[in-house]
Amino acid sequence: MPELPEVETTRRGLRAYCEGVAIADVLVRDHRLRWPVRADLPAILRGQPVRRLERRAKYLLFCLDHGTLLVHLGMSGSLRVLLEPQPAARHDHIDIALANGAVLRYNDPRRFGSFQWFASGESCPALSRLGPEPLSDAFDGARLHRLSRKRRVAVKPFIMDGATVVGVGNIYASEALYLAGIRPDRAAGRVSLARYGQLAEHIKQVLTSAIEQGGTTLRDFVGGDGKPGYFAQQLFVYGRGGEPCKRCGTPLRDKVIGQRASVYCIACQR
DNA sequence: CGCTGACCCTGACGGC
DNA sequence: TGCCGTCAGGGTCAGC
Repeated sequence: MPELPEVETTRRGLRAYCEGVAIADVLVRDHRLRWPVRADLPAILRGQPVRRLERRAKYLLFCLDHGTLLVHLGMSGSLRVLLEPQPAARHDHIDIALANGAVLRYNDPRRFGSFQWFASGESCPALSRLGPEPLSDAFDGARLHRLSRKRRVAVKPFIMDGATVVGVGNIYASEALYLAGIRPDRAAGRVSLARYGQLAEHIKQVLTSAIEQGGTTLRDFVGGDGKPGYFAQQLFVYGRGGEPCKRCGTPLRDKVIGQRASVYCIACQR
C-alpha cells in the first residue's frame, strides 16, 4: 500500500484534525507491530498538543513539545480520521483520541508498521541514515550519478534504497524507469549522467502526479479522509506483466530484481 | 564496503 | 467448496 504519495496523502488528510489539538488518550489494542509498541506510549502522549504533523520519507511525524511520535504504515497500514465513534474492526490496532473528539485509527493487517517515540534530543536512527526527499532540490540526476559510480547493483534497487533517495518504492520506481527508458536490471554504475537526469525528473513527476491524485489504490489504500486514490489507472508497467506496452505493444516482461517483482518493456527500456 | 537473502505477518488470489 | 502454494505496496539484519 503506502509509498510516499500515499503517506503524504494521509498527512494532508489528517493534519487539519490534529495540528494544534491535544491528544486526549491513546488506546493500543495490539502492541505487536514491527517493533513492539511501548507500554507507556499512552502515558507519554496523553494531554500533549500535536504542534505539527510532518512527513519524512514514508514516516509520519507527530511533533509534540517534548518529542516526536514516528509512525510508519509498513506494507498494509492505514491511518484515518473518525469523526463519529465506530466499533473497532479487525486489525484496528491503535486509536489516538483527540481533544476535539476526532479519533485517528490505525489499521494494519500485516503489522509491518510501527509507532515509535523519540524524546526531544534523543537520536532517531531510522531517520538519520536517510537520503534527501525526492521532491527537494537536493535530489537530482547528478546525485544519482555520483552515488552510483562503480556500483554493480541494479538501478531499480539502487533508487529504492533510502540512502540514495527516500520514498521511491516498487510502484514508482518501476514507473519512473519506464518513463526514462532505462531497464530496471541495468547496473546502476552503467547509467549515464544525462539519463540519470531524466530519471530524477521522472521520479519527481510521477510522485507529484500521484500525490495530486491521492495516491495509488491497489487493494485497499485509503487516505486520511477514507477515500481511495486514483493513480492506479495510469500505471504503465506496475502490475501489468505480460500485457502489451502502452507505447509499442510489446508484451511487458516480468522479472524479479532485488527480490521485488519488476515489470518493464524490453523494447522501450535499455 | 557492497551485495544477497532471510525475515517480520496476514490476506488475496489462482490452480487444482 | 476447500485446500495449498504464491505473492504483496517496506525495512532491517546477518553473513559472505
